[in-house]
Amino acid sequence: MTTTTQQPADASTASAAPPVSSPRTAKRPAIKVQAFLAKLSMFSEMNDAELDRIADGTHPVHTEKGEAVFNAGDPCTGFHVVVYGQIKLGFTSPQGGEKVVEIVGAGQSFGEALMFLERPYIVAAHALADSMLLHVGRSAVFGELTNDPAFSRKMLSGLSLRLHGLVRDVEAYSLRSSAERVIGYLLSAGADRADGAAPRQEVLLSAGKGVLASRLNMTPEHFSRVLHDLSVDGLIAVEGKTVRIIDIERLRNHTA
Amino acid sequence: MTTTTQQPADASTASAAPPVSSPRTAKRPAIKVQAFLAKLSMFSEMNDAELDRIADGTHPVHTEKGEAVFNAGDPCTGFHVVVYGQIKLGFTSPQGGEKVVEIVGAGQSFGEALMFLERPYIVAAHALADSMLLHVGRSAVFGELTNDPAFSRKMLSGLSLRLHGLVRDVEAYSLRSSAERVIGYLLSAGADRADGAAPRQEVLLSAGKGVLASRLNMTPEHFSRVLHDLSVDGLIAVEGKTVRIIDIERLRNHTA
DNA sequence: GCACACATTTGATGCACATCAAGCCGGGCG
DNA sequence: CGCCCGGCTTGATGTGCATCAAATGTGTGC
Repeated sequence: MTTTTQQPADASTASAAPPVSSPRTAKRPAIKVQAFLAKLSMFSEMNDAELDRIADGTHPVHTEKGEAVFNAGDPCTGFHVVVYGQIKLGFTSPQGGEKVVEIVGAGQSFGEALMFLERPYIVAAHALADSMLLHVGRSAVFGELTNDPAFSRKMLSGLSLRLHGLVRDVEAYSLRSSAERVIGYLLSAGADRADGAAPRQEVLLSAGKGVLASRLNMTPEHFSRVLHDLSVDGLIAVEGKTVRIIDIERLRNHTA
Repeated sequence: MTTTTQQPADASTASAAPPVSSPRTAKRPAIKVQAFLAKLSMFSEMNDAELDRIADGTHPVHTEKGEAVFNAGDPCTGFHVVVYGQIKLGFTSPQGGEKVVEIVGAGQSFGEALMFLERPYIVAAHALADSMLLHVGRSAVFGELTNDPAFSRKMLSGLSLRLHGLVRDVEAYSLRSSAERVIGYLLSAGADRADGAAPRQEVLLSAGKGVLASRLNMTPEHFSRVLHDLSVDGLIAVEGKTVRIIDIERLRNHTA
């Protein structure tokens, strides 16, 4: 979650919200789009006229589980925001390997950097669940940038946050062991929604273990073994997709 | 070079230019600063008044070889531009290991993202050679951002470019072998200054081999061995800090 | 409720790269 | 000129993690 724009409070609860009903299919329910966009921190300071113009530059994209939103090499004409569902961004090596760079959930966005660079995508985006996205066209964004410094600032913050997250990832890949990466993920996923003081004891894995393993730069097999080892040591307990953190203190200090 | 703002034509020639003479030390030679900034793509479209305001927000920083510009945890009050010299950005793990994230040369800048986030640094910056930097204060930048959309655009491009470079790094670390990373570095370093059609045959290593090795996520020993193996295969010839590329075609197709 | 496909686990083995430990080599300085 | 010191190389050995292979769960559609 570190590398993607943080989501507004209500969209953050889960990775997937049920599809909103589309009452009259003939015309896109414009109000809904503006309302959704307004909740994103990126657009949160916009007035109605601005939001209308941005909304005009969007179009909805539905993607079923397993389908691609775009592939590496495709031209980039804007960026995407996840309305509901879950998207994975990843590379595919010619030799068949895959590396998941980021997992993007509801309320988060991706593809801004390529939009600014006006270059084709270097990663592919695939839906991990049936998803709905909003595609925000480049020209709409550029139009608002020229006359809304606050929006520019938000975009700069968003990109900076992502850069920061990626640098942290590089650090983790470079000088942390795989077990440490797993622990880091569990702790940050648990701390995610720290309303209260203490981080949560129960962590729901945000995606399939294979996908998470790739995100953490390891094989599914190894990921499974690490989880097993941590269980044996009494630090966590794994029950399907939920991990109960038993001894958070020892988990933090764990090295090996 | 992929992850840092590209430099203007004349500053790009080498990583280190001889120090400019400072004729009257009493007052900073203001003209020089504006002239230097104007050559950076980031500020290239600014008018004189803007450049003056930015220049007012800068102060020079001299750092001798081996010294730190800042350390992880230090507060970030702006970003840095390299006037001459060479800076390495890197993590230090508590266990003593180091990972170089980026090597920054003359005309390049670093630290913008942290400036926007108003967070302390997560990497340290050390001089690889006696260097002079300009520190550009946050408030000067923010001031211009509010009334210069073109500048905002430049900043967004710069950050996007760096993000793009980091993503490419992550790809390389994740699904390329160390030999492939070395080859990639040699090719891109050789292609750097592709005035003519063909990339250069002679590559001057931009830093000590130990530093490069860390940048490429490997040990100096292993880096040395990879270079040796490529030499034995007749793909390159290593002479001190210069590498002659003998068979660029085979180098490109090399796998193992 | 069964069956099939797919995700996850478990085990055996292999390899890429790190680590440890000497040698080597150039170059700055007394 | 020779000494020493830091950067680089070379060799021997170790290990974290991948790979390959198979068994076991788990969910989903019929």
